[in-house]
Amino acid sequence: MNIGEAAKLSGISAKTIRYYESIGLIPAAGRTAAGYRAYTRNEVETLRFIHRARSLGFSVEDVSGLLELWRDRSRASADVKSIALSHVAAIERKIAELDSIRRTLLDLTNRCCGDDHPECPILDGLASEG
Amino acid sequence: MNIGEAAKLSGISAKTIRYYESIGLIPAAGRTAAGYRAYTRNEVETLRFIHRARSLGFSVEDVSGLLELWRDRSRASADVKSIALSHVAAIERKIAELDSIRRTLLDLTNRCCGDDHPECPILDGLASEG
DNA sequence: CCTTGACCTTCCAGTGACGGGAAGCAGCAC
DNA sequence: GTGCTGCTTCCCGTCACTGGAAGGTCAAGG
Repeated sequence: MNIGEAAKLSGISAKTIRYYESIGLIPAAGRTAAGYRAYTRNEVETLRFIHRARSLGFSVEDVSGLLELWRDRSRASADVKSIALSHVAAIERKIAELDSIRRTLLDLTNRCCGDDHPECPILDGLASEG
Repeated sequence: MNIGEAAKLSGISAKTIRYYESIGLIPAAGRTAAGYRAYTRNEVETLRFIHRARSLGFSVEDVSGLLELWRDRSRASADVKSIALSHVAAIERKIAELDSIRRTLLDLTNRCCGDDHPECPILDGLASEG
């Protein structure tokens, strides 16, 4: 099938599929006589795998490692779990950071009455704290 | 003072200060006879304001708006509060998204025993779900 | 056969918010 | 004068794409 259909079925845009090929995340697709890229069902499955991994926040480099493990029939599941758990840890750090920012901002906004007067504890806080 | 000291006092690197000047976030600094940028205490205060706003996750464009409000003695605090609250909402959306990803990953990792065998529910999940 | 429109190709440039590093002055201690 | 540090401009690289230009291909309709 053409790249457009592969894109539709995998959830990855045609542009991005070409990009993944260009950086070597996926091998170069076969071509028709006219030079169009041709995709098999197997290749679309790989693209779907990539799409799911990316939507779970794995970097393209992580995905590259996961793809290798996926294709390696003799991989140890511990290797996969280790990648996944360290990703979970990174996500948890990010959540904690965002939550801390959120609490600081809510503290500032709660102190700001938000009317048409110029006094604003939010700006004052940005100007003097930290 | 020179850009190096302004950087130290504000917490923004000299590189980034020049960048902020180049994109117009801050006005061009004065220059010494030799062409060195010269900063006043006031300008360093502005840089500190920017540093705090950026570390609370406001985009440079947001900061530009906040700076305008900060300098505008007749601003309404409601305008500031509105920017801050919409930023809080964006943060909360991001946290929810990360938490959903985190739960999905933990579900997958909990099902993976993580030993030296190849069976891996994480890879299977990436291959077939979603 | 010709046109239209959708689809495909490559290549170049831009995004946000900087950081690295080169090449070349400025300023100060010794 | 000789180091050393700090300043200047300039351009490239990051990450993961996205947009657009210029042009070739394919199937349907007239």
